[in-house]
Amino acid sequence: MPELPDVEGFRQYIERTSLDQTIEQVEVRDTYVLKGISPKGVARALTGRRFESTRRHGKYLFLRMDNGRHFYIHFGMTGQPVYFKDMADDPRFDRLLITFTNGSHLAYDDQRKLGRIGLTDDPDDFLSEKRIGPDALSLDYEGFTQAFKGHRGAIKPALLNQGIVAGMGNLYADEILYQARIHPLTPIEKLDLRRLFKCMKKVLEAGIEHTVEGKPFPDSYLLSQRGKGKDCPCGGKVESLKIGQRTTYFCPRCQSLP
DNA sequence: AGTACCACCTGACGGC
DNA sequence: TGCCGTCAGGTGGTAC
Repeated sequence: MPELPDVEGFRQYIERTSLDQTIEQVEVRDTYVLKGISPKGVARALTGRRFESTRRHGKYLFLRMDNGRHFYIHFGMTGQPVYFKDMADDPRFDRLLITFTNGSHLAYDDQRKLGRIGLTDDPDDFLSEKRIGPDALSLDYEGFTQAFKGHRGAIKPALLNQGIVAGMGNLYADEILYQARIHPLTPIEKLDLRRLFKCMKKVLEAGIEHTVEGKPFPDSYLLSQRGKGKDCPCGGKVESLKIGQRTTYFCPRCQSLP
């Protein structure tokens, strides 16, 4: 699930529920999700602290603690935060459980365990070490064109490359290309970056309104028609291709190669 | 730099 | 009902 709009939803959710409460206890239910730190290390780092602010960059979420250090989460394919008061609501795939002094809990729920949790002193250093590119939403057109400089090849895998622009995943990348009427195999140097940029913003913002406010996607979106052989609003049929190991859906009639 | 392939992990689904 | 392959909106490492 988690692409930029989903992670932005998680950020706002944690912001609403979990800031400024003292952490009483941390239980690591599955060590597998920890990155570069032991269960005891996480417990030691978080216990007694409070989360005082949040920051999202691409698909990464950073929670700043009152001592200036940051707890970060990457949600993988199936991760999500779950805030609750009654342990009966503890989610099924709870991998790490934070308990606040007021008795409420924040769990990291992740069925497939492909997500990662860790600590960092400086998110900017962390992101540059990981070679993560600029965040898709805080980018202007200048930065967007700059980010693609020096890159060749098909646009679809480039959109998924977090080192170029951070935040897009398989689903939204397809939607963005569909909205921009760009074929997923279009070479970067041949495409209309302006149109792509506008659609990227439009689709990601619609995604946030969808995840945060539950607003449905417009009928003109492919998202609701995802699946080979489904109808495109243009009357054509949706096709699929494997591009960069990922299934790509598009409408050959709307999205032709230049 | 790009691409192809493999791996990590778990569950759902379709076919036999 | 059970087994098996395939698929899933993520990333990382390898080799070419």
